[in-house]
Amino acid sequence: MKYKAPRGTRDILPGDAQRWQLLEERFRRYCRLYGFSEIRTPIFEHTELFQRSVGEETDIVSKEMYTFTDRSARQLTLRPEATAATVRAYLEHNLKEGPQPVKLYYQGPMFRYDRPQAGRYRQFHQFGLELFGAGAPAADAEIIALSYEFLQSLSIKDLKLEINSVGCPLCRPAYRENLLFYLQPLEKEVCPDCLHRFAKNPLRVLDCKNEKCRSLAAAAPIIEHSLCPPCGDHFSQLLRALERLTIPFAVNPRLVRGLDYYTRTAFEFLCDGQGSVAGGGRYDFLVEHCGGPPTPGVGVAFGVERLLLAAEAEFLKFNAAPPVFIATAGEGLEEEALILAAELRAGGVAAETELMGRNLKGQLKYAGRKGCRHLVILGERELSQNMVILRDMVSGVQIEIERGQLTGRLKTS
RNA sequence: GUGGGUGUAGCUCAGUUGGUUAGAGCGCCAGGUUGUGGCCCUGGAGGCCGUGGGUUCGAACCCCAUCACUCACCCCA
Repeated sequence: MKYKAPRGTRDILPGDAQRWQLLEERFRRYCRLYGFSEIRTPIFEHTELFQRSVGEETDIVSKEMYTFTDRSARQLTLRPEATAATVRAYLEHNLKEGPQPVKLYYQGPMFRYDRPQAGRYRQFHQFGLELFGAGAPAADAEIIALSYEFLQSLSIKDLKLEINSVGCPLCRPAYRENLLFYLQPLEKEVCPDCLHRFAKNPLRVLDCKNEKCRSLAAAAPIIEHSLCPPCGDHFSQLLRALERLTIPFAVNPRLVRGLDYYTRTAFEFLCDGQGSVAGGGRYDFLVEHCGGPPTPGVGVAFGVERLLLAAEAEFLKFNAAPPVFIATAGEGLEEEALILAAELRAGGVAAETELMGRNLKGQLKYAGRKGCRHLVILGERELSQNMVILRDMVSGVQIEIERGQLTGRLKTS
């Protein structure tokens, strides 16, 4: 075989595509239920947009972007995530002039030059929500509630919600100092990765997987205790709202999200084996940072491939009704079959005809393999009396029926 | 980017201490007579054994490289 899909990409074949469609429909249903509207933004944007919004220092920007120069020397990048683009569109089209808050959802492919792994691809897909203009904890709660209900509906086993507050530009620096003060003396004891984190992002030391680091981190100061009063209030109000909505959660003081723009709320949905299937948080300075007016925001993104892995059982049952197969018994009836198929389709009944020139037996076999529930046989004998045979492929029972009544009959069965 | 595992027909896998024509099951196609599927029987197509080098009289089996998949890490959805 000569060509293969590029590393980290894959084809979604017909059998899987059905599951994707079902998942997408499910997501849209919940978005509608909460009053979110879809937005579709381009797959590539100016590189600078991601550098500014996601953050130069993040792994995504520093080593995972698919960046290219177009024929007019523009620096462009295949989107690694969609929040930046949504913010750009929000500003470009003045959505802030519409009714507030602005509640958007999106769905589509994202690109990151990562090493492929289970549920991780270079072209992967996300569903996401963004809510602009509302700074209240209720907005965070709504995003989390929608996410929770959507995920619940997929019967993902062992779904867990972890939540934390990462503070704001007022209180985070102080916490960072505290943390560094605690960590500095341990310089020689942590793993090499963590040593780098000291300089880059000390908060990351907290969720290192290394056993030694974990035990050291266990005694580290906790951010919740360092939050400024507004951040503290926001966090406790959100937790109270979740409790009243009976959404189970666990505060994880070590939860840190990788993108620079997060403020206050950070959360993640995890499940058995898959790890994180969705993550999100608040980004109260992102819009401003991108050149807009001060505008609070909160959002979430779901990893579609991971959802499909986690929800497998639920979607195995899905099976679209196959068309009615129109078989011919006798020579020169192909045209008649085409006409009958057209009649059925005009009446809203899915139908297909024989295209391989097989005999009746072969046609029956094909229809059976394809799972067709009904099969129509056009035979010379019956046709002369304007009749056709309708066969139930499950029971094997067949009847003769007047051709004109066929569409009506198939529509009701 | 780092480390480990794997790579034989469409799919799941066999393949003995390197030895000459590489196998099975499932799937696919065609038959088992004249207008009828799903079971059964028979036959057929389909592999330069991931790719490129090397060792050897000889390699699917050994060595090296490369690509891909996979698991863990980094990070993230």
